Formats: sequence, C-alpha cells, structure tokens
Amino acid sequence: MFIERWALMATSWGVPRSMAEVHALLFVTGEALTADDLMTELGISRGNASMTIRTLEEWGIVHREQRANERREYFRAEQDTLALFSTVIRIRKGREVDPLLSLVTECRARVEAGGARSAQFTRKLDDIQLFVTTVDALASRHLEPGGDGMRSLLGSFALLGTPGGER
Amino acid sequence: MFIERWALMATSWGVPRSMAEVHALLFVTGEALTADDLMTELGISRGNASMTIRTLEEWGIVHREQRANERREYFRAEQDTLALFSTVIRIRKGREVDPLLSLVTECRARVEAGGARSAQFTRKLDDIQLFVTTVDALASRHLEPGGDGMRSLLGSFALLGTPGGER
DNA sequence: CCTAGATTTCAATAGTGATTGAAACCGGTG
DNA sequence: CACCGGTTTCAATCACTATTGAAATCTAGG
Repeated sequence: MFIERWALMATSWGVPRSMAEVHALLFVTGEALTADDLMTELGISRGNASMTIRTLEEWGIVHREQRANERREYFRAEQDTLALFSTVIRIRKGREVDPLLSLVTECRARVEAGGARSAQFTRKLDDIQLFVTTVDALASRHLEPGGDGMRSLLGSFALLGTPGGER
Repeated sequence: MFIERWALMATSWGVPRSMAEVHALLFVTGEALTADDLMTELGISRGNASMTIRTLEEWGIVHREQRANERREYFRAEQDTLALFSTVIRIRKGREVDPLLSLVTECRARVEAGGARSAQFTRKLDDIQLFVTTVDALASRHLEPGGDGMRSLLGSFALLGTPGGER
C-alpha cells in the first residue's frame, strides 16, 4: 500500500512511476533484492528495471551488492530517510533552480549589449538572482554532504508536536 | 528570448509550457494584454489562452482588468518577483509535500491496526513527518501572505555578492 | 574461445497529459 | 428577442515521455 501511494506521489515529483516503485520497494523492505525480484514484485520489464536501477544508483540512493558464489547482483536502498530527501532536493534544485542563474546571466549580457531594456526588467533579474542565491545558501548549508545536515534545518525551528524529537 | 527560456524551464517545474509562456509574456511586458494579444504573440489557441489564464488567476499571479467602453478583458501579471516565487512554491508544496502527511497518517493507522510492521518502518514514517513538519514551518514563516515574506528568509543568510542588496 | 547466466541498450509502442477548435454560452445593444 | 463580440467548455487530437522486449553485450567458468 505504502508503495503504490508513494509511487503515485513521486510522479508529481517528476519521477517516473516505475522508478518510484522500484525505489519504494527497496526502501520499505530494507533488504537487498535482485532484478528478478523487482520485476516479479512490481510487474515491470527487465529493461525498465535495469535502467531504473542505474538512475537510482547515479542519484546515490540505491547501491549494488555482490554475494559470494552468486553471479547476479543485488540492490539495496539507502535507509536514511532524511538523506533521501536531501538527495532528491539536491537533484531537483540542479534541474529546476540552478538553470535560472544562467538565464539571468544571459539576460544581463543581452541587456548590457542591446541596451534598450527597462529598469523594471533589470530589477526582476536582480530578484531572480537573489532567490537563486538564497536557495544555494540554504542548500549548501543543509543539503551538501559536508554540511550541517537536514536535521539542523529542522532543529532550528521550535516545532510543536514534532514526532521524531531529538533522537 | 527570456520568454522561451523561462517557459522551457517552467516545464521542468511541472507547469504546462503554454501556461508558462502566457505568464512570461505578461510578466516581462508588465502591461495588461488581451486574450488575442496572447494568441497572436504566442501562437496558441483561444481555448488554451482562456483556460491558462483562469489557472493563473486562481494561483493569484495574474489579474483581470476591465477598461471603460471595452467589452474584452485585459490581463496583467503580478510584478513582484519574490511574491511570484512564493506563490509557485506554495502551490507546489500543496501538490508535492502536503500529501506526504496523509500518507504517513494512513500508514500509521494501518500499522497500529495490522500490527506486524518493523520499528524500522515506523522510524521512516517519523522522519517523513519530521520533514513535512519542517517544510510547513518554513513555509508558514516565509511564504504565507501574513508572514515575514521571502526576503526575510533571504536576509537571514549573510550572503556574499547578493545583487539585490537591501534596497 | 565457447557457452550460459546475467545485464544493458534502444527502436518500437503504449500511456499520459497538453492543446486545439468548434460548439455552447454570456450579456449588452439595436 | 435576435444578433454580435467576446469568453468558456470539452471531446478529439497531438506530442511527449515512459515502458517494453528482443537483440546485443558482458563476463565468469569450463
């Protein structure tokens, strides 16, 4: 149940459904599974499983394992939930926020060259850049491998009813 | 140029391309335009323009205007860039983050009822909820109409080379 | 260096979501 | 109350992305 719902949600995160399913299965079971496990459990094709796994690996949230006297490979998902969210956010920032900066840069160049653009437009560019810069700061503070970690972001708010507590 | 690039990016934000184009056009021109302006300028259909505008209106980033002795309607985009980002983020949070909470709630109920689930799984649920709660806190502090505004979030970091400065 | 179990690739296909366009609708005017 | 300029709706179509599956590739053992 968790898996279907999770996968459904993931589609709204821009993640292909079967990729989300594969990850969800590995994530909730916590065990290392084979490609065939994934195929039969989720009813997806071998090719799909293969490519999906590769992407998840590139994202660093699934890892390959070899077993002694076993040719086939096993896959296991990163189990730290917050690390998972960090990864997803970092990837999405790269896709969705960072390109804004190059857009701004290009537009600036063009404005300076071509000249005739309103101050209004320049101000908008400034604000976009301000936004991007801030997201960058937040991200490098809380999302980068070497940073404070996400929990510190969470911790900096005095929240009522946080279930996880300090742990 | 800005418009095409902006629209292209917006597709990676889950916004339909022509919707992004319409918004971009209104946003950069800053003027109030008619439906026909949008159609001819962007080469989209009337129906598309109509529905797109409606959604943008619902999101609160485009407003309708009537002119004296004019039957047709004019549309003008919100000009405050940071308000725009706030809106987009708020909408996406609603689509992409909030549903996590109901997922967690349902899973909790099921775990308590059915019993047999690992502590591992419960911990994951806790962490998801921690994440959602934090995003909520951040959002209500900086994104809600009555809150500190986004600039304060930005301000709380000592950033180097911020283009906008204090203004 | 051949075979067999396993994985990867990628052109063809299916599925999903955006876009069109024509018909229905709305509300002022003659 | 019929017409007209304009807007909205929504079934049909289109475009794009995900998925399949069969052929190509890999690699360990014999």
